[in-house]
Amino acid sequence: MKTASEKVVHRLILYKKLLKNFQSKSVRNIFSHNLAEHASLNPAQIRRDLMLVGYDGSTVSGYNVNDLLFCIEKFLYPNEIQNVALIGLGNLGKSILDYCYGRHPIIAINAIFEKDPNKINRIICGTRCYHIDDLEIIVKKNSIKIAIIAISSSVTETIAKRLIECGVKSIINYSNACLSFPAEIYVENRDMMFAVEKAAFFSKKEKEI
Amino acid sequence: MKTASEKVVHRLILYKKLLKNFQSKSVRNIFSHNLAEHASLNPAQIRRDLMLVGYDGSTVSGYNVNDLLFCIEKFLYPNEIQNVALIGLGNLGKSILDYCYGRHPIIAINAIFEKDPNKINRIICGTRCYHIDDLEIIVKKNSIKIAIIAISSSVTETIAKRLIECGVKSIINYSNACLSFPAEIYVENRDMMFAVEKAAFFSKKEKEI
DNA sequence: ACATGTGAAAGTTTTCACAGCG
DNA sequence: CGCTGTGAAAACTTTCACATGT
Repeated sequence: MKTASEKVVHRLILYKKLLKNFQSKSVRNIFSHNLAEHASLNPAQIRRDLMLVGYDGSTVSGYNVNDLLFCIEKFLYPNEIQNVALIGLGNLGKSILDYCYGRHPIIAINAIFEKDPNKINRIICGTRCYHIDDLEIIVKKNSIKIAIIAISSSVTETIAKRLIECGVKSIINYSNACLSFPAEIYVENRDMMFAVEKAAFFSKKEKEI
Repeated sequence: MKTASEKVVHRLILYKKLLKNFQSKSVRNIFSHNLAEHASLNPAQIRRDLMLVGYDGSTVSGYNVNDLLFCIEKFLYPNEIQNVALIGLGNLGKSILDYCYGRHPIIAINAIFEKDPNKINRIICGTRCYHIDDLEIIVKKNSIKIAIIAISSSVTETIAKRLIECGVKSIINYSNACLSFPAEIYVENRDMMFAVEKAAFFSKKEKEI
């Protein structure tokens, strides 16, 4: 099967988002240079990326927005519904829940885990909050393959191990901990300080001559 | 001056984090393969990255943790204190504030902007919350060059324009909006749905044969 | 004309592999 | 020895440029 690098997948998700915008503005057709402008990319790159999803544009009217969207989604989305576990319902957990709620037709947060007794068994954004001790049962029962870790770093490693133990294949880690795992697990470390430090580094950059 | 790509900068920040961990465990010296293991990278890459920061290890004892840290920090950090503006004090804004608080010796969130009157003039994590109308005054007064946008998408574009107008050079955008700006502005779009969609895509991936 | 799809070139990043050193 | 620093190769990514189609 065709492989796609993380970069290409990222851009395809971006095109999907841009196309949805165009769709909502009733734009019917679009050219690679239109997408390129909005994505700050080279048109050739967009054409090359789109080769992957198997939809051919027309040299006259470019790409049909609806059809292209359909093909990108078909390429990106898994066949069945993807359940996601959220670990931690602090400020960050709440904002993630809120942000993801109703955003995606196939992927949805399906279970929240906490240790705070006040939060357990409450339903927030349609999602039940379970005790962290029930992690294994619920993750297995719902065939959860994706987890978002939104807790502080001290227990992150243990939780991540438990998640993988019961079948999770991808982890998005917002905690401060650096997780390293077998290569077949997809780990995205999103320590928020990194973005700020990078921004600081590149804000020094003066204009080239 | 030596240029560093975003990728290299990202890894240097990672090394710094790992080195701080080693430092706190009183580890004195470290080899490239130790760092490589913790960062899930190739030792040669680490050695090459470290060439940039101008600190030479010893073939016998590898790198001195303190000295290397010092050199990486010198390379990464700006000369003066970097003030950061946070736009939006919802759940996400609060979690970012909390997360960054006291984390960094040089970079700190220095001003929060909101439109909710209940939040204005309160001080959270040592940081004052201002009315969004005072953006220009405060950003200029504090020479703020970095902004974190943690509000919903509808007003993001306008706010980003205003920020750039008054001197901001780097923007970290957590909203749903796709911002595109002149090349000299560093923009990091961190739509949280992207991470989840990527995770979903790559969790499909089966083990290679 | 003008836009697509794509072979080939250019550019970037990663890894190999080895000289050289304590 | 077993490490570092690094030239050179390999791998990957982006861009150019053009044949082709309407």
